[in-house]
Amino acid sequence: MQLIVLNIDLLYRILAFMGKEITIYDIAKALNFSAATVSRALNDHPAINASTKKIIGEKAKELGYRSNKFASNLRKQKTHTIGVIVPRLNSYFMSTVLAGMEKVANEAGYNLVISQSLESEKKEIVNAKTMFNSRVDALLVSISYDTEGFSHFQAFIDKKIPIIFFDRVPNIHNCTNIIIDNIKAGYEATKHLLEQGCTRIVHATGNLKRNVYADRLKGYKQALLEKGIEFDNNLLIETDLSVDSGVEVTNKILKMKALPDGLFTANDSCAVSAINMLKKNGIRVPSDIAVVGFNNDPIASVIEPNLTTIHYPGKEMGEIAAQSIINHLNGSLNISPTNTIILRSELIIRESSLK
Amino acid sequence: MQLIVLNIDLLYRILAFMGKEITIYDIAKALNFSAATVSRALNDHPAINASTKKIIGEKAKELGYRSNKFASNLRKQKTHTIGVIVPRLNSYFMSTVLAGMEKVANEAGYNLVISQSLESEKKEIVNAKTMFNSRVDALLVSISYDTEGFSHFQAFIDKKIPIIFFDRVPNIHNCTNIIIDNIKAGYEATKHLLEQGCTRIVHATGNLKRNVYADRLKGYKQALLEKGIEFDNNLLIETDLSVDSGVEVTNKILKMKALPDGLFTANDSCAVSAINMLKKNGIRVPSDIAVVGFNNDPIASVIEPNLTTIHYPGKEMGEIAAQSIINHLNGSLNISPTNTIILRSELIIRESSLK
DNA sequence: TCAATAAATGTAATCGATTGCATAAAATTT
DNA sequence: AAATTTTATGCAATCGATTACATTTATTGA
Repeated sequence: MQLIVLNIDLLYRILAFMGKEITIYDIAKALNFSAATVSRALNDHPAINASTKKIIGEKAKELGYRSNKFASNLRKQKTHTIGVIVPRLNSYFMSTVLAGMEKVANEAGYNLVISQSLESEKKEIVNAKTMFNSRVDALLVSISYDTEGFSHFQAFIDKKIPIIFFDRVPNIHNCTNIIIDNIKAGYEATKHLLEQGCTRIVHATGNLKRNVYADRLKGYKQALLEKGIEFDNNLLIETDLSVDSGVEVTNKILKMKALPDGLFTANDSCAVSAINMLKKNGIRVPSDIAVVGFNNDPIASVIEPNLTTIHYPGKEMGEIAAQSIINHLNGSLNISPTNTIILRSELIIRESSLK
Repeated sequence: MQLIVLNIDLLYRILAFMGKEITIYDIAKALNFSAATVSRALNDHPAINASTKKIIGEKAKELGYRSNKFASNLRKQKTHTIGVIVPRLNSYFMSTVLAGMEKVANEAGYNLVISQSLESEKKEIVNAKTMFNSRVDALLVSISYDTEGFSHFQAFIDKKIPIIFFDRVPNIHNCTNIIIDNIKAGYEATKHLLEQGCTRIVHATGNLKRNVYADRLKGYKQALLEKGIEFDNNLLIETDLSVDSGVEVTNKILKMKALPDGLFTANDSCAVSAINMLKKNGIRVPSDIAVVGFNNDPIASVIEPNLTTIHYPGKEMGEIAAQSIINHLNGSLNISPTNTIILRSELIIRESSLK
């Protein structure tokens, strides 16, 4: 029988090369330490001698060790993962929010698991359940167009997993919301149109169950009231605010006995498509109809005339949402008592509304 | 001493209410089965009696059981998580790709962990390392503007963790790439401009280390060559293709001794901002300079004149990337022999190029 | 009726890191 | 030199699900 004499280091290197995962036990064995010491050393535990840490750290690198997050998570009951549920991730606004979140989370060593409800409550419920089972440490949510109930978030609340809702938020208590003041924004948009001399302002809105649209409508009504103009339900058009709905809005406007002189749309893509359709029908913007949008998408400054709109701080919203929930997880800031964080929005006046 | 007689079910419900996690052991104890049977029942193992499965399933629901993914992952060495690294997630194109990926992954029961390199190789390396340590089952990558080396992906290859690169792909072998035929697209865009009578076509491109830009340039040169026009390096402008760079491109064009009569830009946002600047400087599009962009962003059909561009199938690219890698993980389709998947792109002719 | 087979369930080891507690060794004090 | 404190390390249980293998029970066939 032939015996092979092998350096243990070399053996481990061969094993690593063969695809075997190196564990703390391998490092322990190679250096004649206990696994506990290796674990502590790699986590920079104060009880471990500095030189020991160095030796263990070097050996870990040499052997190509990588920590097994499952084992660690299983033991620590933490994932360092934040779940995000959004209606869809491919809108300018939402991708900007997500970019902000990812930046902050990444810097803090958190991973983001992102899922979309595609505007369906059913999918939102499934996604919430998946997030729950994946044991995300926290949840950031903007609710779907469809959502009626909120019981799918109850499990998180029961287990004290923090949730922050942003932009589209439910009207339940005990949750932290990050929003802009949609009433104020709607008010300012409408007031601006009124100041331009508009008296019959159409408002194209989304599902009024959602705070964002309901509040913008409130602001619209408030501005009218202040000016002594009675709210006319015929001037309210509820759509899904898609590009197609811009066409729909225009058709409705063209069918009105008296042409309105203003249009306030609850997002930019609908406003832009409406402007295009209006122009095609020989209606001049802003002189015939002044238009204000919402969101400050890049298209707003490309359409002619450039679109007056509400600047919506998406990146900041994402950053603040992520930072707040991470601070909460760290214990450096308890968000529970915080009910609502309101970010600054701003009316950006461009040509589309200047009569 | 007072004794309390308690139904075991009730006890478990109280524990669940108090925030204690229910495990398969709790279910096993409550029903007098072994944990193994419970585990098998919940996983629909064929050896378990149907009625047993039903009883266990009901009890699990009743007690509010949720599977612990860490324990399961630790044992199975699978995460059901796919890592995604992109340059930035807030561009129209990229958010569309991600939306497609998320949809497919979600339906197949996979989670997506998304991170952005923010166009920096350094961050890309860190993100790759994080993904590796998080033990993602697979990786989908579009590389950053900056990336020179590819050793940060070697660990995945060594461990046989599948990677698919999409859009911006490295020029290494043994990896599956999903791209469009950028040479052809660049060729068609340029040919179209030539057919409109252009003879001095400026090409605004990005970092030529990236396949997408290098290939579009190749196509551009090819079309010129075919028409017998010599390539003029002065007409090539390398920028970061941002909105700001549209201004830069315009300034360079204005400084040219002879005004060019065509502009082919490697993305739409740069093309749109260039058109705006050209117009501001009294240059008519398309009659003075015909313009073709790339990507078919929504702004392309809003700018006036509407922008001729290359339609880039982002959603499909995301869907195919996700589906391919999931099929590979399932074992239903081995992607290793597949070197490249090329998706159909298409020239969309609008007013900006029609002389 | 009894062996042979099939069906259903149980036993116990395993995945890898963490951590309360125990212990050994070294440094300090008395 | 003995007692005490400090520093560094080890032991062993734990987190919860999975699964190879063993065992029990039920069914079938001769």
